[in-house]
Amino acid sequence: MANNRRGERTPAPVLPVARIVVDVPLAHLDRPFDYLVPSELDADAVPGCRVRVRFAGQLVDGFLLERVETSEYGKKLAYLERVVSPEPVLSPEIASLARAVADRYAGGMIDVLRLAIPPRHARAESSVPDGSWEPPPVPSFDGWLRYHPRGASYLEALRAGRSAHAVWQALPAEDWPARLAEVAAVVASTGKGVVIVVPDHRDLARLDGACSALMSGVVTLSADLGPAERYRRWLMVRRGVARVVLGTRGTMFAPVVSPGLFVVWDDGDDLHSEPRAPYPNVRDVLALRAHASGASLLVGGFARTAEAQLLVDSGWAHEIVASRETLRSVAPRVVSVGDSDWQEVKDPAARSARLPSIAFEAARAALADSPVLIQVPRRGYVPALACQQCRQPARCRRCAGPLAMPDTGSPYCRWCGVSEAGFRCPACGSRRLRGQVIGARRTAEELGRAFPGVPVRTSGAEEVLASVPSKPALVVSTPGAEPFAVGGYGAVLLLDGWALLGRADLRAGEEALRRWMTAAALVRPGNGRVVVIADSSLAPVQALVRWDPVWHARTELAARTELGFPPAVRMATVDGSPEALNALLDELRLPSTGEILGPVPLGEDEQKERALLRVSRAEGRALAAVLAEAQAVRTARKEPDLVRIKLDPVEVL
DNA sequence: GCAATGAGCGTC
DNA sequence: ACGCTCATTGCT
Repeated sequence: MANNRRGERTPAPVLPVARIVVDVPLAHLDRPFDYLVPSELDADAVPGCRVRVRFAGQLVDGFLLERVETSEYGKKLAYLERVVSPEPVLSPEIASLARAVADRYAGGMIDVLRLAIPPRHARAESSVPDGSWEPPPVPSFDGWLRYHPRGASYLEALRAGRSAHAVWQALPAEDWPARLAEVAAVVASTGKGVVIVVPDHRDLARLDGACSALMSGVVTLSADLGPAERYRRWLMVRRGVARVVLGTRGTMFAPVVSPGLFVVWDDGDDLHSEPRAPYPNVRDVLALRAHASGASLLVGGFARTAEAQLLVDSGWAHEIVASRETLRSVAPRVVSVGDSDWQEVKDPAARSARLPSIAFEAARAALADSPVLIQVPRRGYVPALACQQCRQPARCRRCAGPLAMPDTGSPYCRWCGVSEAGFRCPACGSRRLRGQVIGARRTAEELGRAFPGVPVRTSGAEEVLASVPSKPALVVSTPGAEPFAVGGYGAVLLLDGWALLGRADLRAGEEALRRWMTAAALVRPGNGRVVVIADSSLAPVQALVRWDPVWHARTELAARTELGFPPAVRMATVDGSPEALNALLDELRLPSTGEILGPVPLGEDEQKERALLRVSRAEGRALAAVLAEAQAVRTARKEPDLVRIKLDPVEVL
């Protein structure tokens, strides 16, 4: 019996109450609301479906979390207005993941669901085949034998269906897409699903090629597909037609059926940080998913982040690295050229290219039969202050934040705002500071003049090349845009040392090494050469020369622990108008280890300020909880100027 | 003393 | 953006 003759609705006979998460962006409404399921919607109102409900008078979208027998609400419930589609887009796994991610980042569940579930495209729902999926055969994974002993044993564990967490540093010139395809196929052969997230489209294309060669049921997801195709592929994943899902950032939420393995490649790339609220990060979300679902996790890259090091140190993940012997047999010859070595440039051609002799000679030799990669700085890095004498970054005495130089007056701390008139370098005692000068960008034209007759290609912001052929050419690229070269580059010149290392960012050293290693890994195996223009006394330079990302990650994590930086502590930034910020900070009941730094003016915009909050790792959840609570109080009061909260922000100035 | 009106608030 | 509560107003 549906409606009676006056059009009144009657509740469904069983499980008449639907718990709905409504699509309103207000923090104090971040919880389920109970509605009655009218009997005519009984069949369609399944857990995970999209619905429309009347909420405070207006019709809003929502997701049906579950059907239950009774409500705790105590007052009269409204009816569901409509079931948009009976497609159960929100799986139980993603529903609880969205809750966990929201709690972790002091955001709302609906914000996470907006990132996790693509907009509906009605036609796609009927066009996706309901086909079944056949697990592939177990592939050969001999490529992992080089990572003795943990590589093969990790793959063996996965093949046996056991769950295992690992941090993997790929050898230089490693065919990492092939290695990831093998891991994926091993897990898929056990009947489980796989999610692999890479930073950008070029990585995705290479990985797709490698995976599709080994098995069927592979699908790629990326934001640029267009709404219909995007939803169609996503539904293939949700319905279990595709079980190996590859993609960029948003794929971290892919609702793969029966997940067995989550992989993030090059986890230090800032493309892995979602720029929309609540600003989740791929590595952290996949770690949450692996933890909650009992699936395996693989964090891979040429370099290693301090966060990945923490996973190893805490015992949560094993490390997969090659022995020094194996490394020696494949590592390129890396030399560094410091500032002081520039005087030696005598060759007029090298002088015109503004290259040190070693770099010039390495390029000239390689150009006989192969392309040469030249990594140059990207424009627009913010210079920070460093010691004039030893070039240690200049840090605030109170909170160890980075110092900056205003147009007039004394240097000041970008974190807590304290002015530092009497700087003295803790390392060498010097009192002099220098702004870290960004080296002039060497243009492709200058290099072309130094090597007449050699074609010059550029890859960067305007046009990113996917690959270059295996013949002599100068390939000038900004970091992250380096084209893949079939057969490898004969030489890789890293000219952006000071720009990368001088960034006003606590991750500058780690980021420089990551970018250098990612570029240097494109070198020809065996006799390829790498030249880095940076002072050999710096830790990232030493780590590159020795090809030792593990040593650097340990050093980096130890330094950050010493200074009280993430990931040794948990931080949050809170941005907003001075009034809003002060109101929020006043009411904030911080956990016991909590500190507030600032607020300081945010950039050029004098209207906004930023405060930095710092707690111990153990109190990270508590920090997120008090911030979410404070935000809820403000939205409940209908405060007009809201504040922006970011946990583990990428850009801690 | 009490209905009529309106602002404020929660939102099932 | 609806409908509820509660305070204020104005009339008997």
